[in-house]
Amino acid sequence: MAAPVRERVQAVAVRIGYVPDAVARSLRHRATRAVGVLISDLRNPFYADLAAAVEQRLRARGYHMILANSDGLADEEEAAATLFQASRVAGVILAPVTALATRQLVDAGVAVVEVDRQLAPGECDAVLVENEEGARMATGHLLEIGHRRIGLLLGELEWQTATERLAGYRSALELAGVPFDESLVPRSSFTAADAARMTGELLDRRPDVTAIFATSNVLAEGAIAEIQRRGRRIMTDLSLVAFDDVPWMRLMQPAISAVAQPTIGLGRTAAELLLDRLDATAPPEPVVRRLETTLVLRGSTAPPGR
Amino acid sequence: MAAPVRERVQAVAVRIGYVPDAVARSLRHRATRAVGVLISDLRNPFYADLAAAVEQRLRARGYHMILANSDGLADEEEAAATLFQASRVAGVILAPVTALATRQLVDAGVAVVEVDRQLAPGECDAVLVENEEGARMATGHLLEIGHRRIGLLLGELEWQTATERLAGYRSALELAGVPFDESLVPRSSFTAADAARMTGELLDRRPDVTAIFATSNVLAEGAIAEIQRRGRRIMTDLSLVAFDDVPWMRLMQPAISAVAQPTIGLGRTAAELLLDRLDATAPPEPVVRRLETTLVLRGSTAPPGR
DNA sequence: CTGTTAGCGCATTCAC
DNA sequence: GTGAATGCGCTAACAG
Repeated sequence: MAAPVRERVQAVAVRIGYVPDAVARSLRHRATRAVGVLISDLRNPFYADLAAAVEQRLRARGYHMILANSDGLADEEEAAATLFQASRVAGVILAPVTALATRQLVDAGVAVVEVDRQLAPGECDAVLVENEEGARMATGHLLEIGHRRIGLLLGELEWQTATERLAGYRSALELAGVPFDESLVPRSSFTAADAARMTGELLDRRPDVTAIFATSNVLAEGAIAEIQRRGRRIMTDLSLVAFDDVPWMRLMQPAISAVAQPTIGLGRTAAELLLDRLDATAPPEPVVRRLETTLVLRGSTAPPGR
Repeated sequence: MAAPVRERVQAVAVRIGYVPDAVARSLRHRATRAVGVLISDLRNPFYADLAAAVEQRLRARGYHMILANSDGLADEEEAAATLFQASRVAGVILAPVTALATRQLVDAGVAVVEVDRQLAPGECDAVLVENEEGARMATGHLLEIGHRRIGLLLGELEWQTATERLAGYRSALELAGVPFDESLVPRSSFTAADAARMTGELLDRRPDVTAIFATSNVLAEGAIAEIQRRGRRIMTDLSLVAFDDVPWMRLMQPAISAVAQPTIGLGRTAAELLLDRLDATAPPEPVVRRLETTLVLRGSTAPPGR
């Protein structure tokens, strides 16, 4: 249209504060610029960083994020999946607790990326971390410096992250010729409080453990609290490694050795995989990405016995 | 309608996977169940907890959350406000960086709650924390145990939280008859790295400081890193208090004394204020809530000089 | 190049 | 009680 007309119309639009109705536009286009993001717990820095990275990439490409917490509950996850489906989101990025939600969405024709855990392999894209390799590195390091009785703190055992990290632990033991001892692996837990209790039970049952491998930042938090409560000193009395490095671990004295996850990369990759699929830039078959971890050695791990 | 018919229809709906289109419904109703939430930085546990609390309350009342990060940037905030307005959200909860976004939304007739900071007083609801009182308690405690030269680490000086916390610091000094010394208050900063640098400059310029009050969890992180880097010991050499208690502060040895904010309450209250206003349960005039803080004394604060 | 029209999926209104 | 019509605000496809 003519430039002067265009300008006049624009001016009026601004003056009366006209903003096009995205709802009507979405109905017309049968597509929204919203992406559903479902995580377990926003208060856990791992998921917060993940969500922040996702949001940043979405925003950069003109999408926005509907964020929901599942609290690790299947019911909440189902509800969120239905919400996303009803909202006609362009796609969904989720840390699954069950395969059902993913399946429901995929069946409904919405693009899904599973992140951190994969529960519906072959049905959608997934972005994961090298859990087994990371756990092998951490355990291997402890073995190398002489530890033989290494306690393992695991989260929800049904979760892929837990089983893979357990596999890495076992694999490192096997490589070192150290037999696996079930009594060093307390029953699953989730919260820091649970982890503290588990750590206490472990130390009571097996006072001979010389090192602990906590397989999440939350579990590490609980373990540290309990170790301190008992007046035992990290590194001197007991070595500690964590899976999932978070900023405060660097501040502890001694600083906590940890397997750093590419958390930002996880979120960034998930968002890009999804947006590429929306652009039909992606291949038709599901793509799975495994991102590497890094072992960050700090002061919390030392040879046993003094 | 008749029960058997209803049942048959329901069954078919489930079988073919029919989910009502929320977009069409929203267009028809001229209202959505979405709430825009805009925070500064999801990676900061304070905002993550805030967002988690908001999301929980929204979900409980049948709303969902469009979450955006402003990164403390006015441009991003403007963009988010326009997105929210275009999306015809039921309301907006935001930690403002400028008054403009709030104003734009209020003018457009959308319900707004400012949280953590209030930049458009009288124009919308707000939920804040007793910043001045909290800072007075923290500073007062340091003064009581004998400190006289207390360094103050402040964030963005334009932000209300910073000015109020500064006011609390000054008020405590005044009550104790200690003159305010500008050289103890380095120029504003924001990130942990900035705080570390600021702390270094402060300790160089004023080697006689015996205590530091870091007015956010991020600033405390930077301060601790720098103090450790210099080989100085918290409590023994230098007392430290933080504003905004976060879980890792309890794990430090000595554990960090901090002014605990009711972060979850802040989010919960913001969501409830907003939803009440949508229900027209709220009074017509803006309501402002100030939530109390608590001083949690731990090991990082001790009398100066041994 | 401008103006008109039809329909996205739902819910409300009216007629039956 | 059930069924048909209308319009929410936009845009794509038309006709003028």
